[in-house]
Amino acid sequence: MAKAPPADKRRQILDAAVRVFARQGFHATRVSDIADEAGVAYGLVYHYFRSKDEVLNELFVERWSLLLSAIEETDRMGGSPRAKLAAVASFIVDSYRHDPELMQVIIVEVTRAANSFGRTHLPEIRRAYESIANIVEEGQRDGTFRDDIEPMFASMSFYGAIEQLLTGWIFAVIPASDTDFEQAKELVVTTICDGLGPR
Amino acid sequence: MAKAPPADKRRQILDAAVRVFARQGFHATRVSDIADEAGVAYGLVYHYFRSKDEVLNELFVERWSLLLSAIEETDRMGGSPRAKLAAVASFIVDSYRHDPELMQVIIVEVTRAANSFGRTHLPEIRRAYESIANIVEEGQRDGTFRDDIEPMFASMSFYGAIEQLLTGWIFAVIPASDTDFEQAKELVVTTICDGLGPR
DNA sequence: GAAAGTCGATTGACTGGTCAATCAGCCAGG
DNA sequence: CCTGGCTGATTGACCAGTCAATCGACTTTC
Repeated sequence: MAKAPPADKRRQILDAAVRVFARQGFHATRVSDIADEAGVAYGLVYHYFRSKDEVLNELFVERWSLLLSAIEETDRMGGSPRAKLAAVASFIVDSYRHDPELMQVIIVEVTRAANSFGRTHLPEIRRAYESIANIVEEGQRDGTFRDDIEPMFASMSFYGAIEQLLTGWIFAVIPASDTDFEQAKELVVTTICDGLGPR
Repeated sequence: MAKAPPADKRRQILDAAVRVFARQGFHATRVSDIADEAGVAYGLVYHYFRSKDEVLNELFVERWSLLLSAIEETDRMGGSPRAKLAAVASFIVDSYRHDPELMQVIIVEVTRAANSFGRTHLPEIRRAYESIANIVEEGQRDGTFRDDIEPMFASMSFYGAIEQLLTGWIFAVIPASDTDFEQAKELVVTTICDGLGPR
């Protein structure tokens, strides 16, 4: 008889953590909440992770590395700078659509947490900004973007606009239908690119 | 003789709280840190505020109401939608330039803290988005902005771009000279408005 | 082939330290 | 001498992380 599936408790704990962090926020969740949600004993969390922090770190690193690869892969694939930015926006929005709770946790608890995890993961976060800035720079070199703007500034604006839209969805401040997601992707690219176009 | 200045301990506590919150983050600061920084007894904090939360709330409400008035006043004053957006961007950036620590605290601990104070103050935060959306809508009515974009989406992108630039300064990811501040204001307005212009 | 041994996974009661909030009283100015 | 701004030691709750014990699957030994 086939061995029973090992019920991968580690994964179970990570998935439960996403749900609980999204619901209550990192600071407000007790380790026992994670264990309960995962249907697992308290101590097991510490068997797989050194600390509560490490659970969040793991979630962030897992997801962010995907984002980084996606951006860098997009850049390597070629195409117009504008198309590249569109691909990046699309990837981020779709990440949210696919797993809103995970993206919420990453944005709220890491990316925007300047005093805790944000500082810890600054290098990786920064790398995303820089990759986007690279795309902008390429557009400036080939003349599709005006070249009197610091690429890093443009990158931050672009990324910030996207993140704020996600935040709007998280807070339910703006509507979140499939059309809205698609419209949002387009809005961001249109505003940034046409705004960057030579006069 | 004039009455000795009452040394306004309440103000002293608020100002100290800004510094400490900015340095360590809200969660990591103990009430005793605030008292020490203010040069005041521990208990006095509780004489003026019901709780540690209320200190942060007070800081936020004080500043945010200024921002709201500024936006709404700008709107009332007239001028092109583009000029209005420029004024809003300018006000926010200058707020940061004038008191970076306070703006850092407000952004990091409230505006972007979806799980704690962000939820509490959602109505006020939302009101800012809506005021900006109003300006966009006006531009759509008078034909300076394309009208196929949800004003609320444009507003979120605009505000998000600005906030991300502030975050860049907070994290020291992007340079922060006077020229940089001015350039940033312009960048945001240019990208958003020209991107919103009719094709 | 069964008894003993091994080892990682799993359990959950417990502890140590941290801090927000309280409160009983102090003191200076009127 | 009385009032209210002011003091700071104390308390009580809370919770991350520890640890000793159990489990169960698999191996070794006789």
